[in-house]
Amino acid sequence: MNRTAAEPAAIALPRKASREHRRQQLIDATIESLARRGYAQTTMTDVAVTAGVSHGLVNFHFDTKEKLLTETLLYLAEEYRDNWLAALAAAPADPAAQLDALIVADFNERICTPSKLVAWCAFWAEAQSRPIYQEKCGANDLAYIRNLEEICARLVAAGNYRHSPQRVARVLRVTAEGTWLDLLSMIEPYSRDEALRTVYACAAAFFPDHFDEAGLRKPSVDN
Amino acid sequence: MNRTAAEPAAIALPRKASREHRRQQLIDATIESLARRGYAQTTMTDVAVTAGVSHGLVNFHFDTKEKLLTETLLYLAEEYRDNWLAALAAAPADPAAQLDALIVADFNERICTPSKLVAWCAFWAEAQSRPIYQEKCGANDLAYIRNLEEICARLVAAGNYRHSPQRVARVLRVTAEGTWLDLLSMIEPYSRDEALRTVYACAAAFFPDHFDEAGLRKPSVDN
DNA sequence: TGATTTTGATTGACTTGTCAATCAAAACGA
DNA sequence: TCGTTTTGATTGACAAGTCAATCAAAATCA
Repeated sequence: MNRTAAEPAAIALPRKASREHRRQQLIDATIESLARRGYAQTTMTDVAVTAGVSHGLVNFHFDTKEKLLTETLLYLAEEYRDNWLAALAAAPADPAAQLDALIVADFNERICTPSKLVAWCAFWAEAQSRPIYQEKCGANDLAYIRNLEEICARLVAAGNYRHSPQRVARVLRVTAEGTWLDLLSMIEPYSRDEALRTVYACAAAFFPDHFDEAGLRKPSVDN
Repeated sequence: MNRTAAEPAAIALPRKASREHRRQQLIDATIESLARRGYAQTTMTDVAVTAGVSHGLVNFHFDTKEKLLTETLLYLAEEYRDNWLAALAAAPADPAAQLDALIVADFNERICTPSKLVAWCAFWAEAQSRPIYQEKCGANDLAYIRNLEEICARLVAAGNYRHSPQRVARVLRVTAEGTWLDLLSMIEPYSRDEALRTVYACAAAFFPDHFDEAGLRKPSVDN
């Protein structure tokens, strides 16, 4: 009622946090709320409280709940994409190293957090009934799939393996996705590191000269 | 699927059968609604309309929405469990045949329908915030995991493979789960048969003497 | 057998609560 | 000052759950 005198140690949310910053803050709150309360129970008020602002503000920045959720998925998809693109760019050009980079990228600590896994899963489930979600959901990142297939093809050729590159690519991809799901479903969750070793075991089964269960073999065979 | 909204002329079932039949009918409607509208948009009225009855009846049979959804998950979990148990029982005792049976069972046409996949995914996402769901969700069917590990251990021993049975079991399990997810996420979905071949490719990579991409090798090597 | 009572299934109007969205006013920065 | 950001009371829509009334099948009786 009175002039906002007593603000108890409000952890300085600068009022004029830049527009972008506030939007990001609300998106983060949405992810957290999706994880904590589930898709069905996530309300605008809930998101606002998590972000420490009033609910009216969420509508001010995102107009509708629908848009808030869509933007959140968009953010996750972009973050995921940026992550693997950067990993590929930073890795040596040989196919084994590139494959290794893609695998490691999936279990990056920024990407593979419990909250984000749950959020992804919520969107996957919802995607069936919402075309807007569908095209942004993981398995439809065509560029990713193409890259992975290309890398597998080069690795198959380089190592004289006899697999179908496309099928190997799909197995590796669904193994990583399945491991994500496993990480979030398990009552007693295992570490990201153990998850990574699971995918490496799969890579090692297909490309024994280039991978073992600990990851990329050090002495590269084909150079 | 049941049109005939106006004059159902339903074959009058005896009371007891009718009760069970109606409950099952409502559970089926719930799965369908979850798939068609998503978890968040699935209302009691929606389920009732799908089943062709009034919404009051849903409450009569299930008391609360919560209970309806829990019972639906329970039904899915039981159906899944019965399916792999039956498959194991019907298969020859040797480990390769048992593993083959488990793999095929996952892509059974009763289990692996688009609607049921979406429903599973919805429950996975929701499970994080609902302990009741969590314990019934796929990755926590301990009996299944134990069986799969045991079979892998026997197959590793029989074939003189050098893998860790537990890790192979996990890879096979998450590959199957990931393929499920892939089936429902893909804009251009592939067939159950192609899905099956994907998992076979994984099995073949680990157990090349016993599996190839088409499935279980006919002439058993170790007898 | 036919007439009756009892039980259980089903309906749809109603109550109650929740939530997205709106809006006027306040706070703030330039 | 003016424009932007933020608040919180309010609105209106909608969904879950309740309940009295209806109806049909089953049980009981004559």
